[in-house]
Amino acid sequence: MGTTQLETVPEPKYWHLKTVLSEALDSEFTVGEILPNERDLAARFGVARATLRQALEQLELEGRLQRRRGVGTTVAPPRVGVAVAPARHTWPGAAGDDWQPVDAVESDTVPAAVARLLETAAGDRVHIVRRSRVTQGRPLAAELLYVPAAVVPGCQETGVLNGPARAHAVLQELQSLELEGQDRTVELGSARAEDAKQLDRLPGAPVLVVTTRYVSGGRTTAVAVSTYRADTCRLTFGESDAVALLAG
Amino acid sequence: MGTTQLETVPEPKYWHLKTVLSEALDSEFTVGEILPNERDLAARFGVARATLRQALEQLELEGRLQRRRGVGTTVAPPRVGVAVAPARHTWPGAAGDDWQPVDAVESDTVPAAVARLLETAAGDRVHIVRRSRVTQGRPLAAELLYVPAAVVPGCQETGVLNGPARAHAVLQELQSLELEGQDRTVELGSARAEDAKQLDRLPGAPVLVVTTRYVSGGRTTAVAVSTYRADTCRLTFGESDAVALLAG
DNA sequence: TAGTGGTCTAGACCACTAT
DNA sequence: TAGTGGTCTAGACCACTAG
Repeated sequence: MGTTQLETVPEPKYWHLKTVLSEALDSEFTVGEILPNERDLAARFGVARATLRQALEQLELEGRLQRRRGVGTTVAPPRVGVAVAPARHTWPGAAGDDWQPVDAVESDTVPAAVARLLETAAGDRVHIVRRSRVTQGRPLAAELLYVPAAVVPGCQETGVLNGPARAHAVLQELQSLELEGQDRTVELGSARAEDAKQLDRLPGAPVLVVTTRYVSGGRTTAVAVSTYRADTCRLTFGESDAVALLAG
Repeated sequence: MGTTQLETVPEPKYWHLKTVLSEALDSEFTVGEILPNERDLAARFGVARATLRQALEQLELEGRLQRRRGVGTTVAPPRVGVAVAPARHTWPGAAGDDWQPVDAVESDTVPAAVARLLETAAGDRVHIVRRSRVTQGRPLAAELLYVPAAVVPGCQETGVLNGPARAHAVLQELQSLELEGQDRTVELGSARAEDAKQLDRLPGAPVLVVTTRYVSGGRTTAVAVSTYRADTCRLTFGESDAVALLAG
C-alpha cells in the first residue's frame, strides 16, 4: 500500500484543541486577558460547545485558565508556590504561620479516616478548628484541624467563647505540648460543598488534600486536613523555600 | 410566605448522583466488583448517559472507581500510600530506591521550567534518564530525571551503551557526588501522551507532578519530574512511614 | 436585562477488549 | 462479533454577574 498513516491512533479533537489553545495562550494572550466566550470559540474551531469545553476543562485543571460563571474565561496567572512543610516542625497556630483561625466546634463524630489516625473511639469528644489560608486576598486553602478534647483539657469551658476566640483557645493550648514529629500525605480530591464555598469554587472542583499528623507523647495528637485549590496552588516541601519562585 | 425552601441552590443531578453512588459503593459493592454498564446505570437513574458519566468521572478522580474501555467500570481498591520523601536524602538510583531505570538519552532541549531550575543555557547538553515506579505489577509513576552533562563528565562516552545500561551509568556517577539537600513541589497536572502510555492511562488523565531539586556544590545539580497516577496514589512525606497504612 | 459559563438531553459513531 | 467506555454533536434551559 502506498498510503502512509503516521497517526494510526487519531488524536481526539478536544486534545488537539487543547494543544492549539495552549500555544495560543503562550503567544497571543497575557495574564488576566479575557477569552472569547465558549459559543464563539466553538464556532471558530468548528466543534460543538461540549467538545470545546472539554479542552477548556483540561486547561483549567492545569492552571492555565480560570472560568467564572456570568463573567467569562480568563488567562490564569502562574500557580502560587505554597510552603506546606516548614523547616522547623511547629504546631498549627504557632507564630508566623500563614493560617487564620475561623472558628471551632466540639463534636463526637469525625471522618473515619481521621478517627483511625487519632485512634479515637466513636463518641470521643473532639475539637474541630476551622482555619483558612489566604494570599493576596485570594483564598488558597481551607483546613479542618481535629484535636481530641482529652489532649487539651484546658479547653473544657470554651463553650461560652465565640468562633475565632474558641479556635484561638484550642490552638494556644496546643503550643504548650511538646511536638515530637509530624508527617503528611498529599492526594487528589474534589471539594466538598463547604470547602468549595470557602475556596470560591464550585463543589467538586479539584483540590489537593494534605493530611498532616502531629505526633506528641508517642501518639497522634492532632490531625489537620488541608484542602488546597489544585488549579492555583503548587505545594512546596523541603528546606529551601527558594523553589517557590518557580513559574509555569 | 409559608413555603420553606431549604435548598435555595438546587443540587445538580450529577452531584446528587455521585453521592448516591458513593454510598452504594460503600455498602453494596466490594473492591474489584464490576458495575453495570453506563447505559444501564443511566437508565436506572433516569438521566442521560452524559450526566451519569459526569458523576462517574468525579468518583474516578477520587479514586473510588476504575474505568477501562472495552472492559467496564470496577470498584477501585483504596489508594496506595507512596513514600515520596525518604527519611535520608539520597540521590535517585541509590540502593533501596523503588525506581527502575528504563533508558537514557542526551538532549540539548529541556522544558523551560527545568532549564530554569538547572540554570542551564539553551544548547547545554543534558542527560535525560527515564525511570518507572511499579508496585504489585501496577505502574504508579513515570519519571524524567535531568542531569546536565557537565555534572557527570564520566558519561561522555555512553553513546555506545543501550537503554538501561546508559541510565545506570548516569545514576551511578551521581552517587559519587555529595548531596547537600533537596526540595520538592507537588502540583496537579494531566498526563502527556507518553506518560499516559507508561502509566496505563489515557492521555489527559489527572496526575500528581512531583518536581524534585537536588542540590550539590551549592547549586541545583539535577531535577526529577515524577508523574504519579492521581487516581491510585496518595503521596506520603515525613519521618514516619507508618501513615502509609491509612486507607480511604 | 443581556451575556456568561454550568447543567442536561438524546442521540450517534468510534476504539478497544474479550470471547 | 458483541459489549464496553470514549468522543462528539446540536440543541435546550438554568444560575450567575454586571451594566
